[in-house]
Amino acid sequence: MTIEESIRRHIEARIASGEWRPGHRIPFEHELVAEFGCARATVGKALAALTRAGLIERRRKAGSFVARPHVQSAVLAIPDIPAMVEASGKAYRFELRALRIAPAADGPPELALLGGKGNALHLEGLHLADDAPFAFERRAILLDTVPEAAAVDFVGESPGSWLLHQIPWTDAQHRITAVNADRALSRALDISPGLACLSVERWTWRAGRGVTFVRQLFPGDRYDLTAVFTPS
Amino acid sequence: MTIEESIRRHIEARIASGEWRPGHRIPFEHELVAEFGCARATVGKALAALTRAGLIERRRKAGSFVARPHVQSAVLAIPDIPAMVEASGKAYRFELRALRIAPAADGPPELALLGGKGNALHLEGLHLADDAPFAFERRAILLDTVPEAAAVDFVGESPGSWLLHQIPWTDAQHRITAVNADRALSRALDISPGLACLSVERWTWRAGRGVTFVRQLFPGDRYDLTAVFTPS
DNA sequence: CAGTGGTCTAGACCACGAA
DNA sequence: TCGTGGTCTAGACCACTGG
Repeated sequence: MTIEESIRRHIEARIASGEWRPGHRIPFEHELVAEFGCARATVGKALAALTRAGLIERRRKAGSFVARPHVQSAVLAIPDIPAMVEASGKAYRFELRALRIAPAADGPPELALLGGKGNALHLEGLHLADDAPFAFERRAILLDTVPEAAAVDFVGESPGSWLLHQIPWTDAQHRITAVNADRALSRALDISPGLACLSVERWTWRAGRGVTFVRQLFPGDRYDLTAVFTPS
Repeated sequence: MTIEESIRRHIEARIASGEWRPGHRIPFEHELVAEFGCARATVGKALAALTRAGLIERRRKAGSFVARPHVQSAVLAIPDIPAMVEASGKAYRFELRALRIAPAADGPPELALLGGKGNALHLEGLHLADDAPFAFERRAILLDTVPEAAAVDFVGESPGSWLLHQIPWTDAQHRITAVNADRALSRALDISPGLACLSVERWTWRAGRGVTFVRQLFPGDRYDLTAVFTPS
């Protein structure tokens, strides 16, 4: 247990118990220095961590205050599909359904967000768990940014995994919605038409240049996303 | 631009450009100290931030390395519904549909995760935007933890907002799924039966004690969640 | 065993912003 | 104005762990 950690816990406990309500001014740094008998940098590190966690807000000259619980935000884990399938003890396989090279402008409108101008590799495929459909994926990879994708054989290998190992992304944006399975999707996933599916769309950039846009569709009854918020 | 920030950017740029691939050993702290002519604590702060962002991994005696891009994780914003409605310029209203006090054990099975034993306030209601249904919500509030909830008049006020201002939570867990609207839901939201809806479930604790479990259902075509990942 | 990162100290200067 | 937090320095000790 570091000193920093004990300072953090000390404050967290008072906030959690309700002893210090939102808006309450917590002790000044120099008071905590006196209370814990440590250097100011150590107190500062603890308070910085609490600030990052959203538990307190700090204002120069005024002090540090218990934050009013703001808009919920949480850390969402979006595992890649092969890892997810294998974690459940099943055999993963990717089945390529379609592949073509065409101008990015010919792709879905969502591609525009990536800002790509040249050609893109458009592909469709199915993620299988023990040979049963697990998710359907439609993806575009901008060949301006990832020219080597044109030469890759995606039969068997998930394009997401290949990209992940090839092009570390630096920015990503996700959009999560619910959609009814249309006829094509219900056939691909072997589910009844109209079944609610979770749609996860992801835009990926590296150093400001668009890399890929993908839309993955999961049967609503076979998949869910979980997110956890815990301070510090 | 602080020194810490310039060190971070220096390293981020090299990772983003692909110059330093995953697994590459970045300079030792003492080398960066020499390069930037600053104190070791400053370099340490920059590298700690990069570690938190998941861009590098650090091992004692071995050094710091560019992280292999791991399982995707993102920060998901889950705004509370009144704020969301008002942000879109519409008038918010909450319509209470049902309310009863009963043992927590009589509630949905998900309630068990909260670990509550005594009575709970069970309520159902509708979030309205300009008097049009926006989301349906079913909630249980553990009266052991929040006894004052029994006396509140939730007509007009969102119970989520009331709780947020009353009981700052310290831990929360979310589950996001897609479901088809059943008959009751389609009537409540005024949508066609079977329409795909986004279900957001949230468990909330304060200092280890369960506070509330809520399930909110949004028509899939009127709502989506977005999540953003950006390093540092 | 030797060198790394993890933590800490006891100072310092400064910008901001509440009073 | 002047106290606060934000940032930084130049040291120190230590636990861990790779070679």
